[in-house]
Amino acid sequence: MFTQAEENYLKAILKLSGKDKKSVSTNAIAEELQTRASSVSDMVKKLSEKGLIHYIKYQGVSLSKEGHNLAVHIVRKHRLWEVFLVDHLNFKWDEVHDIAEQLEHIHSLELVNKLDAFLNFPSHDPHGDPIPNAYGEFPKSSAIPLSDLPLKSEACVVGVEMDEPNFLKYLDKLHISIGSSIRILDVNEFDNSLDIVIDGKQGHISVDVAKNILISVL
Amino acid sequence: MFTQAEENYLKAILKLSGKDKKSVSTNAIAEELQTRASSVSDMVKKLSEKGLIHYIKYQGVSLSKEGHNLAVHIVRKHRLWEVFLVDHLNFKWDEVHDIAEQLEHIHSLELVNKLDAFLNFPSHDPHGDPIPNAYGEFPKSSAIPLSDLPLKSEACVVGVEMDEPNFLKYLDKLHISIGSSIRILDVNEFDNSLDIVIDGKQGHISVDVAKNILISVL
DNA sequence: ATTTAAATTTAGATATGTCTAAAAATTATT
DNA sequence: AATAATTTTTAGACATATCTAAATTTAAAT
Repeated sequence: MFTQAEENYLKAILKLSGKDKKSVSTNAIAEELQTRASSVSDMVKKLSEKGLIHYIKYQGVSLSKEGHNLAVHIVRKHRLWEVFLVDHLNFKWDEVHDIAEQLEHIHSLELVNKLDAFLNFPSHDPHGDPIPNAYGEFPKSSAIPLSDLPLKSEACVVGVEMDEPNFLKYLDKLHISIGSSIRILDVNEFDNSLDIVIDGKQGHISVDVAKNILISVL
Repeated sequence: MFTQAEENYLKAILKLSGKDKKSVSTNAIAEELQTRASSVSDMVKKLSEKGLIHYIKYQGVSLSKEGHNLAVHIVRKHRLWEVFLVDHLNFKWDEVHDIAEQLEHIHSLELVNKLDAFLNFPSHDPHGDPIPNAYGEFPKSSAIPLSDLPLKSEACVVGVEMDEPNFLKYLDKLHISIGSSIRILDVNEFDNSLDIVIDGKQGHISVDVAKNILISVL
């Protein structure tokens, strides 16, 4: 069994290593977990001794097979709980992150799988993030950031890249939610901001917002 | 915010102080939490400094108003989660204790109250234990141990005094569950064991079992 | 009322996870 | 290639929560 601290490190490393599973630096982990590089050094040594990560001094870390599986399992739990909180307890999508952050550390394989079944094996969480199945396999997706959508193409919002409540509440205000139809009318060269159409109504957003909205081209 | 260790101590003290809120000894807490008296001494000092308990050296402890409220809140969470696990995730009543033991430490008042509403404000958990409401009030009950039921009187099983899986599975085997109708045919003077009738069928149990079955006389 | 036994507390140690400050290694710059 | 800047690691400290062993207090027994 692993501690919450250990699990949080594994999750951070999984997130930072990205799809190409690149090696992650001590500083990046410290930034992600809002802690000090020296603390990361200590923990990374421990995780390495436990065989959860590959670690060569001064060269960054990457997840071992076991560490990867564990990290994916924690992500699975986090996202399943988010679905429960939004779909069954009527939380808003900007309210569930901190609670799921706690629930993801509950240890019981049976609980996770029964929860998964209760929720009807959802493929995505309330933010559009893919939920790995019991075998750790992610549903594949062709989602791209809205900022990469060609002008005039019709697309559908399928997720967000950021869970910060302020960002999510801003999207609510713009009436952008998962499932919204979206189209880029124009890109303003001055600040790269976008004139868009969401579900038929016109709007305007910054590139930073567009980068954090995931869409699927129709 | 309090640590899991602190919360576990408060819960243990609440349980041990009973209805008459009697003072609890260091040793009793150590026994309940499967730890050492010296560890209890340390923790009790800390809880006292935080104002959660009243503590005079060598004289045992009792919960303060705040400590009592907190302990009751943890019990509330524990029992609500047990209802969720049994009623919605199809766990058996002997499987939920350890998971609820973890879930009770999730911090979110909103979560507890939304869960309560989702479950339809249950008054008792799967073991028949009363669930305090959002104000910390327990539903009152007239339950007594089966061992106190007069001969021949008809009664209804409303709960158990023990959560140990082995005990609960034994009750399953005897087809004794909450809601069963029960009657004592005879008490055997030799070992105080009981000849009983459960839902019409005859059976035989020890006093120790009878002491841990709660019934309500019809 | 002593003595004995039991319960409780203190002292000192250990493990986890964090921190600051300093040292060491790596990377970037001139 | 040598120096500067950055990153990373180590050393030493601290807080939490636990332990063993010894000391102290209370309760029980003679």
